[in-house]
Formats: sequence, C-alpha cells, structure tokens
Amino acid sequence: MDAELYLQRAASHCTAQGSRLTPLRRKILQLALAQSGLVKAYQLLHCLQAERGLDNGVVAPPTIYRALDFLVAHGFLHRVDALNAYVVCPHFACEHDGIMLVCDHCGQVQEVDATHSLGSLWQQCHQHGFQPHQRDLVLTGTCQQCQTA
Amino acid sequence: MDAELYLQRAASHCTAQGSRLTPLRRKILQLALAQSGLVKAYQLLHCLQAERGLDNGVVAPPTIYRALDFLVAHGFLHRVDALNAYVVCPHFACEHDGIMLVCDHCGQVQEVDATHSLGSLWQQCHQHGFQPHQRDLVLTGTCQQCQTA
DNA sequence: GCCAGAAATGTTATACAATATCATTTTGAT
DNA sequence: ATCAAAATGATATTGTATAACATTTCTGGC
Repeated sequence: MDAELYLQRAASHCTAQGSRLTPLRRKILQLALAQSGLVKAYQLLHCLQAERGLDNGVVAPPTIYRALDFLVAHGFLHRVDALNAYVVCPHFACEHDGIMLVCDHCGQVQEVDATHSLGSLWQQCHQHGFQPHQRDLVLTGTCQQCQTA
Repeated sequence: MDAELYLQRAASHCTAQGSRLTPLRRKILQLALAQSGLVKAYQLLHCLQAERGLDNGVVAPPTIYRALDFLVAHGFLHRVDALNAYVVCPHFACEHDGIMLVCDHCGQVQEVDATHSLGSLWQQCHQHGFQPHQRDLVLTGTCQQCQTA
C-alpha cells in the first residue's frame, strides 16, 4: 500500500467532512501504515517515543488512544477486539460490507467482500431490534500459510 | 435458566468427553450462571474471594482465567472480546450456528439462530483458505429497549 | 495400597491495556 | 483580539491478562 497516497487521500477525506487530520494523528496513521498487518497501541507508543527522542518529553498512553479513537471513528483503522490491536482499512471512503480475516499467528490481514452474507446478517440483527455497532466484521483465525506451516 | 439443571448437564457433558468439571470450575460456572448477562473476570474474582472469606487465602487472577479458559474451550461460556467479558452459552451441546447479540448498554444477551448467514460467511472464509477460530459470532450493539430509552 | 506422571490449583510478580482528571496549547469563528 | 472549542500534554490510577514456579490433587499401572 502506498503510504503517501493513502495519507493524502485521508487528509482530503477529513477536510471534506470538516474533521482535522492533525500532525499527531497523521503521524500515528503513518506509523500504522508502516506495519504490514496488526498494530498495537503500546507499540505505537514506543515508536512515537523513539522518534521524539529522550529530551522531547514523554509520550503517554492517552496520546495514542485519542488518536486511535479518531482514526477508528473515521474509518482509517479497524479495531481487532480479539487481539487488542488495530489494522489499516485500505478503503475508508467506499461503502464496504467487508470482512477482515486476521491471522493471529502471523498477523497478516486479508480483506474479503461479503456483501451478501453480511447483508443477511445485519438484516437479521435488525429483525430482532438490535442495532449492531460494527459495519465491517473482523474475524480472527489461521491463514493458509500458517495452517500448513 | 435453571442453574442446577445446567450444572448437571455440564457435568455429564464433561465426563462424557473425558474432561473434568472440578469444584473450582463448577463454582465459577455457577457464579456466571447467577448473572443475568455479561460476566467479567475480576467480578468473578471478587465474588470467589468473598465466598472464601478473608482467612482462606487470596484468590489470584490466574485461578479465574484458567477456569474461564476451560469453560470457554468446552462451550459453556462465550467470550465477548469487545467488552472483555463472558456470557453463558445456554446450549453447549447442540451444534449451533448462532449469533449472540450483546447490548453494551444494559448487558443483556439475545441469542439468534443464523445458520444461513453464518453458513455463507464461514464458507467464504474457507474459500480464502482461512480457518476462523470462532463458530458462534458475538456482536455488540444496542438492544431495542436501550435504543428507545 | 503405592508410586510415578499428569493435571489442576496456588502463589508471586509483572506486563499489557485503557481511562479519569486536570492543565496547557492550539485552532477557528466572530 | 478575544472567546470557546478542540486538541494535546501530563500525572495517576484502574483494569485486564499472563509468565513462571511451587504445591497439591488426581489417575492409571503395578
């Protein structure tokens, strides 16, 4: 994934809807993009701390979590509850009914369109008067490579 | 749900497959059954500690987590990742393709059969060589009552 | 019954995850 | 320029979970 392009499009997306991709948020999104798969909050914390150097103050957890909340709320990241982790969402702008298949062995993420099965799933929820919070579904499991290995 | 009956059936289920519902595990399952919806690990910790009294030693987290792991592995509980919580599974023996709709406002849980939509979901996973860990799906959201309220 | 290995539990300590609270700075609108 | 809102900094604390090792309990073979 081309990080620079992604960041540019993310910035446009934000301004278009009146929210702000501040330097801090941008930086953290950039760090997340540098990962190939899962990103963890405290990992970002350490990265950011390292970048700032020892003299430039300490990065505290709320700094990270606030940025992550923003990025998730705006669709740039998905949270993987089962692993207390996050993954970049490659197509934040489109309306996508997708599933993200997260391998909890190697951390790789595979995206799959699932308009059909998810459609009937959400429909079923609504039939029971239930308003699900998630639009996309994040599933954990074992990917092909890790099964054979 | 009749807790005594449930515990009896759970015990049978365990012996039938050569695993042991020990007094500790049984106790924790019983505590979980006493809740109407979500149960949290440290809540169980405090309950168990209270039951044992102050003189009978201290209950430590691993005691709880090991029991919870067992109960989840054997299908008596489901873990709700999004909330770091657990819910009792009312029908552990049946092969059930169900979704559990967990209201993160009031904690109530609603079970819905979703053989169709889940079937196509799991099928899609396998088509991509992905082996999901979950059989049931646990979704968080807002229930009907909490929407109107 | 007795013993050896396995399973379960106890114990201590620590790592990881997340939030509450309040102070300070930056931003955008008037 | 000023004010209010948004964002960030800073401090402290709570909640969640596991590692590592000791001890006890159970089980099957003798």
